[in-house]
Amino acid sequence: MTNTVGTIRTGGTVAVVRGEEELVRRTSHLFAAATDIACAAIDLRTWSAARTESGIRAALCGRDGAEVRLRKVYRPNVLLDPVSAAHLREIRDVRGAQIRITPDEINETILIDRRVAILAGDPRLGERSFSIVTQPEVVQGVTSLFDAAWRSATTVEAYDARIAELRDIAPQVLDLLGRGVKDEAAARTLGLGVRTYRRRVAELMEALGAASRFQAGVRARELGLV
Amino acid sequence: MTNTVGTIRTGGTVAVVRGEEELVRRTSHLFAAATDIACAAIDLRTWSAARTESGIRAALCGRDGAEVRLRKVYRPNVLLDPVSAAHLREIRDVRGAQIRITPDEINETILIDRRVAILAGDPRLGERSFSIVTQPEVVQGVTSLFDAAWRSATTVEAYDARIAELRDIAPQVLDLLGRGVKDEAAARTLGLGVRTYRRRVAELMEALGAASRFQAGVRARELGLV
DNA sequence: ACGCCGTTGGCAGGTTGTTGCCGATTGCCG
DNA sequence: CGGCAATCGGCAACAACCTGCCAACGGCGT
Repeated sequence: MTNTVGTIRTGGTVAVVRGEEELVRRTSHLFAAATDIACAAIDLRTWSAARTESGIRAALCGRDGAEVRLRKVYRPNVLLDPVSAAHLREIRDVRGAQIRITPDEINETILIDRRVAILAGDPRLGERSFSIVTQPEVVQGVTSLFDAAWRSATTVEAYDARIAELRDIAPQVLDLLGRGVKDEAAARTLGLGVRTYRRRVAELMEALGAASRFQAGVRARELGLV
Repeated sequence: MTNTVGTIRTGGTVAVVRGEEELVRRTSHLFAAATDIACAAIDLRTWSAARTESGIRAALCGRDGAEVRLRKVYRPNVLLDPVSAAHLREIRDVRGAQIRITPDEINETILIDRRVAILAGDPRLGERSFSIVTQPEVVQGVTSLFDAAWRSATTVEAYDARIAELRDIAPQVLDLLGRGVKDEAAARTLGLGVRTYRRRVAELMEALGAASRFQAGVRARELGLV
């Protein structure tokens, strides 16, 4: 079978676990001892569901928040979902996490004290695989990539301000787009110029990290915005 | 409160019920006695879930299938979902239903013996409202509209044949579209000409009943095809 | 009032997507 | 082999979409 937690600690190897539950069992002690956690996620379901319910949250909350450096990078779409946005604010305010937003496609990643990297594998239904890496070279490489992404990302405050009023009309724009209404008609419906309407759509697509309208439709539906 | 079933029978009125469960309670006896049922639905969840599980299925199955004329109109997207397609075949083969496909936007409707019309209201979360109409003029109007839609719709066999090989490459096209890949690159990836690739997209959009790629993205996601 | 700043929306020019047309290719009969 | 039907894919015209530019408009602080 795959390596045990003990092997991970002593050797510099890679262990693959299947399922978040298993991941939590294997790594909760790492989180408990961590002073520097960096995390990249495309949404909140992936990491938070399993972890906050389990021992990790307790481990983190049991200590002084100032001791641990928490950095989190999300995709812009989390700001469109009210629930996600609220959760974001919570972990920022309560646990002192630093949160940034990046438009780049990033794989889901956790770095612990720059010594352990956890990388999420393919999103197979139900059973997702995670690679727990302690090999120094690999962790170093992942860390440098994460740091680069971190630097290029903007703080959530700046990003949030930038799309603040977008959120107001986003539902209407999404509704029109979802009904297949042409830009011309949609702009008239909203009492906007076509240019401004398209600006909205462009901002929306950027917020969704979509390169095409089809992709935007998929992402919007994923978030339940349509 | 709203009218009772008794009122529906004697007077020619409109009763509004909330929730499919309530609808079944009120109308199962109508289905039991029906010899001509016409049904329009955009997907299979809406009518089948509540009814097949309940008394209506029993009522229909308890009688000779030849006695009742079953006509059903669906949107094209049911053919893309394997589960829906299978269910479609079942009600056609087992219950002798005539099934047609229309690309038009149709409201969910049931007509019983051309005397009772059931129209689905807004898809409010969980509690959906249904109007049960027996007023002859209204039922007559709805019937004529349904008949028109029925005539203009194509048989499921013809439609199925038409998009048979589309289903083979649909997943790949959907994947490329969902990743925001440009037509040029997508066509190269599939080893197709750009014209042919776009033809695929057009067929796909028609199958999804989408007027824009955004809408197609939404629909595709709704069906879990991406 | 005046300048400053952000938003707006027209315009223009570019890219991408949509569709009809038609000849080339392929496979399948008679 | 010749014909037939279906598909493919280039071409072209058009519609839709995307974006930089800039003038116009409306607050807002001084």
